[in-house]
Amino acid sequence: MLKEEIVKLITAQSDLSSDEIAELLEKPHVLRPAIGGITECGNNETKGDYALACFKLTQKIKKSPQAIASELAGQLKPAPDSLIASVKPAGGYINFFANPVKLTPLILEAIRQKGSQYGCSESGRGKTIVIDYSSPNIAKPFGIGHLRSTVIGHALYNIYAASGYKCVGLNYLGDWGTQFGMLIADYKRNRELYQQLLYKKFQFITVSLAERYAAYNEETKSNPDLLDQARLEFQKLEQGDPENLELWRNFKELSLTEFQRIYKLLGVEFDKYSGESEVNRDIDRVIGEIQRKGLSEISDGALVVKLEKYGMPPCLLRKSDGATLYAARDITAAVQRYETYKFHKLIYVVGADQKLHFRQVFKVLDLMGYDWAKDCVHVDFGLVRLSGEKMSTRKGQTVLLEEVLDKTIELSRLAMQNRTAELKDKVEPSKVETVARTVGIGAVVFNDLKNQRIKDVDFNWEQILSFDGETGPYLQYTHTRLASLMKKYDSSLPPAGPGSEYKLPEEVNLIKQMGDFPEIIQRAADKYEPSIISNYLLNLAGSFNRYYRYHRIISDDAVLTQSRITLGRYLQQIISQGLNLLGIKLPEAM
RNA sequence: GCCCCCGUAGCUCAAUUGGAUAGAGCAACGGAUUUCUAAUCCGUAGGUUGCAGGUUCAAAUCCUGCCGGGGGUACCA
Repeated sequence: MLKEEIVKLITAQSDLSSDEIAELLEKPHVLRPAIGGITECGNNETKGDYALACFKLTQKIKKSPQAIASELAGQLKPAPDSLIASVKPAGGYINFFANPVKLTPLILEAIRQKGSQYGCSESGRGKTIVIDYSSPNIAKPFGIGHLRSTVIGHALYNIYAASGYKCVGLNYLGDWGTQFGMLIADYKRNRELYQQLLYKKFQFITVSLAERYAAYNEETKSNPDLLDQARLEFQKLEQGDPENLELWRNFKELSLTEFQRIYKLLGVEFDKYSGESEVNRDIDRVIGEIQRKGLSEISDGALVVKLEKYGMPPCLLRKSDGATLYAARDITAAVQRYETYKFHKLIYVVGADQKLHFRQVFKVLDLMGYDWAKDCVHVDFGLVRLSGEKMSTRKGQTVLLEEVLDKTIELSRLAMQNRTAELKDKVEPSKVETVARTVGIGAVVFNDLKNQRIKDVDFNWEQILSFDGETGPYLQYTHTRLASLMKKYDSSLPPAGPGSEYKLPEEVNLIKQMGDFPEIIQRAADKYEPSIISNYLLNLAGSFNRYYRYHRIISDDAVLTQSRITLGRYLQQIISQGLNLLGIKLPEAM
């Protein structure tokens, strides 16, 4: 709102031509002063809430940027009741200072009015966004690597929903392909072993399956025949061989139950489970369409779409033995999804190692003449590495998610037990277990959402087991302190109206930060980047914790107490909303 | 070989997308609790933004070339 008023002021009062204004405002550089905690603002006092760089204008007006800034600043005289308190030149910049007495009530009123909808928008109304996330491979364990797709996708789902989109969360299971050929071939030479694994309710069933898969895969190196056998079995599966189909169903069902247990733990849900096997009914139709449109050819016995013109290797649809490849399945799935949802966007939350694959798939869709191909987005993320090496289920090298969760949950339980007697009774004994889970899981989820998606992460036990500083528990703790304040406050007093004054710079700064929330959600949505919200929350919580250390919220001064309680209540709400968007739950106390 | 990412404090990352003196957390060291939750807060130290050029009023950010790390590159997903 301050921004709009600045633009208005410049338009109305400067003697610049409309061109020149356009030039100036083309990209208004927004600078937020970093008012650091309790210390005096120091150097930052010279920086405004918004600043405008005048350098571009030197090409149109033959003057130094300093001269332009100071002349322009001289022309701008905000009205006494304006949100803008003052306009000051500084070097080649013009700084705009907000009038806190005007601005803060406006922000607080907006939060009050919108309540738990604060920051949400209607920009996506009537549009559907389909998000394909998590999408684990059946018969592979749910590793720490799979968590990224799951939590990033889940967060994006929430973020788009908050922007008014209708979201469809799709868990597209990797339940088809040569890996099943391997398992089936392995099963057939090793039946007794599998009887034990599959029918004795073994706890980590997919781990056992994964071990067999890795072992088989390893053996193919010394014995290439095994690879052929696996291909043969998969081919039979595609042709509907009853025994193979039955085996496949068993493998699938067993791992699915296990995945669902994990999703429940994480609080992640999907609107629809589908799988590669489900595209089978349309795959011949779509491959036929590609052929009819003259896009494909036979090369070395395989059916491919050549893409050299676009600087890519060929996209393989069918192996020389006739079995389909996953590019064909992904293309078919995209077609099905468009037919079903007429999506505004189709988002794939899949690791960066599949970049080329999606470029190929999207290009083929484009060549098929589908203009919605441009609405398909691969939201990629960096790989999780284990002591420098890529995790690979093919090599049987992963860290299991449940193993990580067990440790973080245990750690948060310990943190509660190790506290002073006085703090200990903050959490009722009967709730310790629930709180430990919420905090432990929150730590793991936040750890995966705090950095830009694209960064590779080296899995690090020390880091994930730290609950200090920029972590999920830090945010949960900040929220807990606020909640505790609200509980303590005798709410028989009416909440303070937005008219009350906030005199401390820390308070004004906090309110300004709260005012940024809607824009933050917007940016996170535009860039498919949950970490924008994570970083925002960390800054917001940091500002509060610094403030809270030095200022009492509840005091004898009733008016002051009301104002600060109001501030705290809204802050609590925003932190809660933010964590909600990230898919992180809040403990009642901790 | 070719293509695509990444390189910022000892470690993990920010930097409002080309703007003012590059900021946080962790780890280290020192401090704060008769006071609303110390899973908190304050302070100290830590930088030639991988290297070299270029573009311009201005570069961590853009362009070129190196160096280092990672990923992908025809019948795995």
